[in-house]
Amino acid sequence: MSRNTISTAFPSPRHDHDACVDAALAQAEQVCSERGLRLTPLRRRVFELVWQSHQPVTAYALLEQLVRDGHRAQAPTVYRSLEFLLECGLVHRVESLNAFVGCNQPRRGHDVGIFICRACGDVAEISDTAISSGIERGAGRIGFTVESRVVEVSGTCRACGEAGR
Amino acid sequence: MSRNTISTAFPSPRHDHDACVDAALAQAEQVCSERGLRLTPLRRRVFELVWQSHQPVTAYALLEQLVRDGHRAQAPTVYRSLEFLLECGLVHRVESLNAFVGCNQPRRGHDVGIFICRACGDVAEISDTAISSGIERGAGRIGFTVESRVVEVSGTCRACGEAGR
DNA sequence: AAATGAAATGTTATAAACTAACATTTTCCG
DNA sequence: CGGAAAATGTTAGTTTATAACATTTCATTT
Repeated sequence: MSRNTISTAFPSPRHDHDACVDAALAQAEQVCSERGLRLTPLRRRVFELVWQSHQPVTAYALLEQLVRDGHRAQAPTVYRSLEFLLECGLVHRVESLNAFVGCNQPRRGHDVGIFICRACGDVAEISDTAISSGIERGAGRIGFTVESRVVEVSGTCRACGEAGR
Repeated sequence: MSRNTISTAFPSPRHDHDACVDAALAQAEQVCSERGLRLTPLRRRVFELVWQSHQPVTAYALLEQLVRDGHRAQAPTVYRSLEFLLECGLVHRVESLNAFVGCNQPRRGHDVGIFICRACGDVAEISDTAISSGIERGAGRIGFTVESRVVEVSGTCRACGEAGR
């Protein structure tokens, strides 16, 4: 039931990011309550921190921020929250960066592609049937059963491309 | 100029792996000599070790093997050889495993997908226009210029699927 | 063959990313 | 309330990767 979607792809630097975060939080609350999962204050805070930008953040950067908050956290604290958020589909792990980024469509299947701009560091998340069907086709050719996919594309976003010239 | 190719996808456990390695080495020699690059004994040895199976190997596993060889290597030695081999396109880095696997089509562009069997650990490398064109299409929708792609698919290979039932 | 400069490798040390294991606290529910 | 389960705290460790500098090897010119 996947459709092609673009979610908050490379938003302008002037977009209202607070609203962006609020929307994400509201979604997270709802996803969790629908599924009977607990978005505890810690998890909620980690989620907020992940959402502080549209760029992937490392676990240790999150940890630093928690500590700056006054929270005496250690690595496992962060990793556990991230694990929870990953399971809920509220964040993605960016394998090629060892970092994490907020997910803007936690309701859909996670057959997404992540586009990473090398210039500004922002990422866009795209669900495109052409990508998933391409993967399925490739899998079909070798009798492979797909369970999960990592699609991460690096390059230049439109704004940075235009700025570059 | 990419075509759809399957290279040594999930070879039978009975395939002649020595011949497999020999072929890879011959290719490597040729790729390097064509480009005036030096496949030194160390690099050659690392390449061989990567090719000891069709499964991704970690840098530290390679290091251990070098040490077992009697070579008194340290981590940077391995990482430098891997870096060279990656640049030549002779190996791939598997981001989702922090590991490395031999590439069987070093001549083609590296728009490949890596299929990883969770059951046996083997990987297949596939070049499929449907995947790359899907990515290009997604990129086009947001004005993104693609420079490199990571496509890694986890699941079950044919043999393991059949064995499973 | 020696001189030289670049490339490759050796070596030491450290950074960054992640997890296991057990203790404590909080929350849920009967 | 009391007990079990879930979440978080805490300590200590492993795995993965790189920075920085020393030494060696190699290719070329002389």
